[in-house]
Amino acid sequence: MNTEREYCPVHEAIQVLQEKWTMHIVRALLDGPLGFNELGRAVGGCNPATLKVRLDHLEELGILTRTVHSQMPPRTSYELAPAGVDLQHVIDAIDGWGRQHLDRQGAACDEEGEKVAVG
Amino acid sequence: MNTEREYCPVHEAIQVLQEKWTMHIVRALLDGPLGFNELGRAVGGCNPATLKVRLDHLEELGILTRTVHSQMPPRTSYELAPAGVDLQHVIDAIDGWGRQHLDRQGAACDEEGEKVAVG
DNA sequence: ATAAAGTGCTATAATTTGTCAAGTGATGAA
DNA sequence: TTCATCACTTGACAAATTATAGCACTTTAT
Repeated sequence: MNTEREYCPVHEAIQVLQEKWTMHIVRALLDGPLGFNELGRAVGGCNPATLKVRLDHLEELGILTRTVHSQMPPRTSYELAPAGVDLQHVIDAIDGWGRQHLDRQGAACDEEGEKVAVG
Repeated sequence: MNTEREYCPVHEAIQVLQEKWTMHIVRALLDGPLGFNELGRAVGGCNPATLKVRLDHLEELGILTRTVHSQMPPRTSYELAPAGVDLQHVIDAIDGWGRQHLDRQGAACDEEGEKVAVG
């Protein structure tokens, strides 16, 4: 569907970000590098199969980097590349919108250094 | 997956926006109200079944409004509600990021009145 | 009048995508 | 030894998205 009408960076960006889990992954990684399973838990329970696909795609796009620390006892970490760090603005915008239009209670999950008074 | 850990507006917002076509729909509507088929074409060819589901969901969330102008010769228009208009910031952020990190050629689709000097 | 194309949808089936559960080979803790 | 963890892979399955067709009607062209 819509292979490439004229090439539009905004459209492309949306295509990337609307993939399931992608924004959650970026948001989790904004806080610092994580391992595979760690990341899966951080995003709210993404299954390994999908997570692998997303991670590969995001790495391909230069949004994150995969670093293998040890091979035999597998130990890897995923970290945002500069292009990924820049997504902070996008997440911030979503954050702002969400708080304004979706907030029903005292929000209880801040991960980017923004403290929220809950109690 | 992750039914409701603690309720987080950011997480919720991401859940809404990452649904396929949602951001495209918002972006198209940011330019002004559109009809059903018109909108389907504007977002790049979403099929009516999915479009209907998205539109219903977005209406439920108060992001857009559906106005029926005439019933028998069907004529309807979808327009962003205030909560939807506020998503402009999110789209802008994505726009900025996309141009910075995804732009490979002179972009050919600006729909929000923001002219970009490419050369 | 007839045909073709457009309106906003809905129904059905097929494909794509995402999910779960389990397994792999290696290490560390008990 | 057995369980748990790590980073995945595999295969069966469910859910989401898709194409295609159609409805009841208007508009435009012929």
